[in-house]
Amino acid sequence: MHRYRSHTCGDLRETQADETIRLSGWCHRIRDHGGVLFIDLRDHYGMTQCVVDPDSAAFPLAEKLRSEWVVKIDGLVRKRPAGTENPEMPTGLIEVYVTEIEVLGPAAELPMPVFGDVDYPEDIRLKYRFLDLRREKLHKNIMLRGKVVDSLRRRMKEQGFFEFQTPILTASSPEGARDFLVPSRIHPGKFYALPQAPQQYKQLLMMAGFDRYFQIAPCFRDEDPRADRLPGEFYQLDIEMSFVTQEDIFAAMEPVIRGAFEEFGNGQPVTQVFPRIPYAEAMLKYGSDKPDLRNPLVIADVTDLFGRDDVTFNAFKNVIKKGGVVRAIPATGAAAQPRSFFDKLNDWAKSEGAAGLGYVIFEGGDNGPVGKGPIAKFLPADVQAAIIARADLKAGDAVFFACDIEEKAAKLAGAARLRIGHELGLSKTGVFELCWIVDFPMYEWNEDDKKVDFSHNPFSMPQGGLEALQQQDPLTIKAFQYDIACNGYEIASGGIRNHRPEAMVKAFEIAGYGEETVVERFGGMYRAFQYGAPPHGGMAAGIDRIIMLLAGVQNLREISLFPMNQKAEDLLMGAPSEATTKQLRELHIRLNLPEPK
RNA sequence: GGGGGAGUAGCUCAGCUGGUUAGAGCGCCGGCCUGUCACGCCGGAGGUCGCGGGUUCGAGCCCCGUCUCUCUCGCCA
Repeated sequence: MHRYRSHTCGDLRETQADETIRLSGWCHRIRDHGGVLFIDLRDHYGMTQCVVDPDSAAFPLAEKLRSEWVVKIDGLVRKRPAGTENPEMPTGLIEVYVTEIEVLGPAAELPMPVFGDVDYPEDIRLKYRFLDLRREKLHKNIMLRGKVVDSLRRRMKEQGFFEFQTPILTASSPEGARDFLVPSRIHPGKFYALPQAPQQYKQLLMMAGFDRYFQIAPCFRDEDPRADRLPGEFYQLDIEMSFVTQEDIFAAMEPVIRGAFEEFGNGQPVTQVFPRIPYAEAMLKYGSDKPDLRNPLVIADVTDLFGRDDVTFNAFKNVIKKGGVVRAIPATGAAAQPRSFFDKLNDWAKSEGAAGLGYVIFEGGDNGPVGKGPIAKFLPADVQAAIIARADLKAGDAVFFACDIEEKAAKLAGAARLRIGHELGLSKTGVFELCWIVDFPMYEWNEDDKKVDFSHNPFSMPQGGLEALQQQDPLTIKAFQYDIACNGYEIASGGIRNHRPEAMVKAFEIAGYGEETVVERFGGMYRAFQYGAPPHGGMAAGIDRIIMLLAGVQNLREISLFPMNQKAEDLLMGAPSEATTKQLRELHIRLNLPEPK
């Protein structure tokens, strides 16, 4: 007999009845009836009911066991007495009559239970992550994560991609998020940075002729966390390919992403052909570059209607005169909603920093729908008809208006669209709606610094190449730059890279960086571009977010083994922690701490 | 860094208009219980009502300050 177990806690069935066996595991739940005592013994593989009664030599010890003690039990498998079978459990037809118990690892009183599904505060869950991970839900999510990663690897390898490891200690890169820095002992005053992504390395691999790269790559960014953004580190399925156009990347990636969703989505429908939505269209129709297509509402532009001379709604007109726009968000069936529905949305808009959300309710009239509500009287019948046509409305619907400068109006309309869809229960559930967002702008205007900035990725190839950079208004140049969105989350992002040094220099020049900056900051890559660079491109998919969607949870901490909390602290390991004086001295670092408050 | 919400037993929460000794469920400890699987029954321990100040005859409750947690915006090429 093996020292610890002959079977796992998920193994035993009726066929093993009358066998003498040995199990080891955790005491999940103990039910002591005085004369007979049940222990649900749990391990990674399952749970088995063990029974002890006073006839057993193990009885005195069994009475002392508590939740989560780790024990080894010897016993006899037997069919459960008729009527006591538990069809909910895979092992529910049998039980183990215990003859001997050995305590392998007693447990102190638990700060949080493993049994049951009781919500516990996240700081306790993180501090005792090992207990939380024993729980069925988290345990299952982590196993799902492993399976998804396996599947992604297999799908990439099947397409001829090869997995590479790139350095973790690298150089700080300008642009992008804040870097995590690692001080150099050997080079006083110098620092390594943890990679925000293996972006330059994967491009260098293409210059090195490897043709098809992928990696399950850890990425490090020192930015403030969100529910859909882990603090500190996260993983990407990172890929890069040589001699490809955007179409080749789509053809390579779409089946991988779709396949993973189909394989692990519990049969939920998955978009078969990802629609391609230009960035500008997404911002207009959905007010977002990561639209949730489960929501059927489509935003429409009605600026020209509110700008007409016979429309006298000055609150909007004044904004339009200053270059603002008006976006109409349909609210299907909302005419039946109480007044509070409209007031609440308006209050919400104000809390978001907007002036408010105008609205019109359309009720059935003799000659078609008739507008009601505070601003309806400013809108002549033919304008109302035009709004109805443009926002796809009918009697019984309502429409909200967001009016501001284009960027803000689009954002507010997008948020309102989600809120209205949610409140009215219009969105589909139980589906994965995926799409490509394409034609991202190469640059955007930075109002704070009054300059042109890269809007997405400085390494992207502008559509039109060097010529476009030389001749076009930078703010009208589109890039070969694309995302994949799923149910309102950005789950992947990529681009065709700018592999011509002269175009790269020009691209950076437009954003205000001279050639010397390019040489200094991207020296390795810039050098590589001089010596035969193949056209190449790729993308990176957020593995954590994909698994979050597949697991059906709202928070990345539910699918990560040892996540940090919202303040980027690891409560289990106690990171970050102070360094010793000796460590600091070796690193040539003197602390300059903020005044304690 | 800005905004919203919340801090009462180990956990989840109740606590009325400011009024006697601050409660419940779960968990924990003890007792009883031979077929449970959220076992049941009886009993017990466990509280600086986040902290500091104020108003009041009297504060868990009202006011001011502060700390912590949480969501959100900024940020995220």
